[in-house]
Amino acid sequence: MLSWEERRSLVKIANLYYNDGWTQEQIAKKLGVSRPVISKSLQKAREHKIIEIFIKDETVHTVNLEKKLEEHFGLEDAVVVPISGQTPDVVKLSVAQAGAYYLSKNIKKAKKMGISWGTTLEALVQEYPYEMKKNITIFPLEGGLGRKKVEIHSNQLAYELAKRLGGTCSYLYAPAMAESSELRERLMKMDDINAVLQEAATVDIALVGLSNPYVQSTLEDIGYLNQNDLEQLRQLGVVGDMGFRFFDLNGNPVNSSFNKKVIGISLEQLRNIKKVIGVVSGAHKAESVLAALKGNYINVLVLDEQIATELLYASE
Amino acid sequence: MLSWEERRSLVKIANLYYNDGWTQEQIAKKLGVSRPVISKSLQKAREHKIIEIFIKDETVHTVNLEKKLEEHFGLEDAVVVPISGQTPDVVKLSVAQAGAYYLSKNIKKAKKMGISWGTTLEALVQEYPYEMKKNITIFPLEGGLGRKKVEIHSNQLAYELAKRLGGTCSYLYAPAMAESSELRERLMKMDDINAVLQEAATVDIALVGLSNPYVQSTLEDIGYLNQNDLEQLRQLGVVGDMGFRFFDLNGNPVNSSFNKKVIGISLEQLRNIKKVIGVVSGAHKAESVLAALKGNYINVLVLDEQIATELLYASE
DNA sequence: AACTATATAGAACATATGTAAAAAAGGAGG
DNA sequence: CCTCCTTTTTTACATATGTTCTATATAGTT
Repeated sequence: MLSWEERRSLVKIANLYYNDGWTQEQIAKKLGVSRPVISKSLQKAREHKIIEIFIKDETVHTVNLEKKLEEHFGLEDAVVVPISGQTPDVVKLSVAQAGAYYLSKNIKKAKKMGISWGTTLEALVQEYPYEMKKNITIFPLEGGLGRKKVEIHSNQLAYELAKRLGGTCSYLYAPAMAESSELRERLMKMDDINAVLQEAATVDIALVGLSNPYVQSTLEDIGYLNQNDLEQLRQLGVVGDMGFRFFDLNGNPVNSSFNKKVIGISLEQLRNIKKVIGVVSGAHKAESVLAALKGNYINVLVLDEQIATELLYASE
Repeated sequence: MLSWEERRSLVKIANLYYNDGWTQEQIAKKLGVSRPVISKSLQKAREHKIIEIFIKDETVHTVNLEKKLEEHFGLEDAVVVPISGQTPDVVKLSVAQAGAYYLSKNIKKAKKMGISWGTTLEALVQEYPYEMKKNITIFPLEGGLGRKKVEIHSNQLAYELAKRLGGTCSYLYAPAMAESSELRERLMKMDDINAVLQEAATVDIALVGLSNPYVQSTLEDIGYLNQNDLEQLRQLGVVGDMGFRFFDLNGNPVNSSFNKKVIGISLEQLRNIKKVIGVVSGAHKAESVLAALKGNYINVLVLDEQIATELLYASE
């Protein structure tokens, strides 16, 4: 316990230092002591909570969540977007914007970049500013998905993003899912396809979405998965996918019948990319994200407050 | 005004620096920028009051005053803020900070909280840190006061505080003072209004300001009381008010013509709330506070040294 | 597309702060 | 009154921070 005398002195020093902006040297001179005494007094005042430093901003909460996510899952970066009572659509847009911002700040040195597919990434690309950074090539990470909703296909997103960056893009002229494993094999032997996939596996940055195939899934929406398929996936223990590659609770690849038909990079390959940025919105995806994190596929996560909270809660 | 991204980044840096004790160098490395950027960010954060340094200035003198106030008026707690030669504005801010600090340390178990109106409470709310304590609801204790100075209205303060606590709030969609007692009756019969007032009367904690209607009164400033009104109040022996409820020297409610027009909780109801925290600054309010204490409306008092001294002197 | 104006980041320097070890001061026991 | 021990202060050094000036990037304009 400090004496009142000492307390008074600490308060005085703290005031001169923090409120009046004096240097420790000046304070020392005024009080006729050496500078280290002032330095130590200030430390003591902090220890005894005579000086308290508050960080006061609405973003404090989400920034704390970010830090916890980074520590807990060994992420390079996490960006948590506040939901503040907004509808899922608005939140999704905010997440996309935050993703676009993050990307634009971190794309500097990248020469090659890959992009997956989906509605979240589509929104991200649309939000991306035109900034004419030459010398970048964007690669699609999977093939196309038929004629519906072309604007969310990997190829299309690669093209749009390249346009905004002033760079170029490659196309993967193949379906994301071949009709048979045999057809896939044949397509994979084609140079145009093979070369692009090889390159896609060696990008500096990959931008991916994540999905939960069972809830509000775009794959189901566009007719790629029917109830039977879903039942099959469920039986195999699938909890999520990234670019048609399904994984289980622990993030291990699940060898479904789809797996042999998919034309796109594998989970293994994805894991080897230095910087994989996952962009996710919607609480129903929490379980899928958790599994992907366990599988170590993701280095950077851009997500909404709600998923962030659930991830941390689930992994207590 | 700073963008969301920038504020987020400043908060992140401030957190690492002030809470986690990282050096600027370490932070710079982590974020991939040069050290001066961090130095400048911290300066910016200080300028924008994202970082606030609070010096808890308690001396023998103020602690003694607190103890005496507690004993003499049977208070649960008293917090006396030293004036140390500061201007009234600075003192008011210190009182508001102390109030915010006290509240944040004592709000833990509260599920429902009420808040009155006024410039002191506004400052308190602005000083309150964002801390995301879910499961609390804030209720306004009175209606609104016209179009002027909306930021000090009970409704607005309830909203702002709820935002900082991560909780929810109710609104009282009614004027603080109806044009006639007849209109008041009709409004009071409306479910939306009635229900909120009912709830407001059962909060765990109420945060109130006190005023002296005759000196530097905000009520007069915003045109709610004119000279005639004041004369009338004087004749009735009014020495202060809390939330438009006027009381006399002994703290007894005064049945002025206003009383029947006010939409807000009554002094009786206020007295029944377990923990009523009064936050007051400015010597001219000493008499009003004394009366309120006599009326037993207040359990905790946060005030400046000067009022504290006068209260004790007056009640020797 | 080229230019200018404006902002921003980084390198290098200047200053301020933190800390270990030596010196001095204070205090207790002989 | 001295000696030894403890505590505090100071000196000198190591680090960390703030600042200026230059280089670079960005935005706006013709």
